[in-house]
Amino acid sequence: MEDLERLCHEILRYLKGEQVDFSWCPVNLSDLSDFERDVLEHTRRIPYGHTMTYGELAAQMGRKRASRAVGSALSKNPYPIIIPCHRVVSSKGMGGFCGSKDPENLSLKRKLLELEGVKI
DNA sequence: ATATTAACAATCG
DNA sequence: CGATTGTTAATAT
Repeated sequence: MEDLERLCHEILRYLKGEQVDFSWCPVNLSDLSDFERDVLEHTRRIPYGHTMTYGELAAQMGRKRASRAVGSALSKNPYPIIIPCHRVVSSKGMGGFCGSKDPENLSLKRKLLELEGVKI
């Protein structure tokens, strides 16, 4: 419960454009499959302001061709922003965010990346 | 309980 | 564009 307060303040700092790191934040990934957990673990390690491709992340996990599976795993991310799934993009375009590639979600993803100073 | 299929936030040629 | 990929959830056997 102490963590929750800290988290709220960190989110505000993040929204102000400060370079915040959320890796300290405890999460519960027990509902997910092993693969999905693995994907999210790797996603957590992507540093602020950096970006990675679905394929690159797959490769980094030793599953070179599982880019698509990485996408579906990310779509189940229970902690958007805390686990920075917005830093994983498509090799061509934008990919998706928060479970879909709905334009609303994509524009939010774009805003977050822009916040972090990523060139689009 | 296992086998098959469809659906995906993708990628490559 | 089409073929193909890994994983999961739904459906069928």
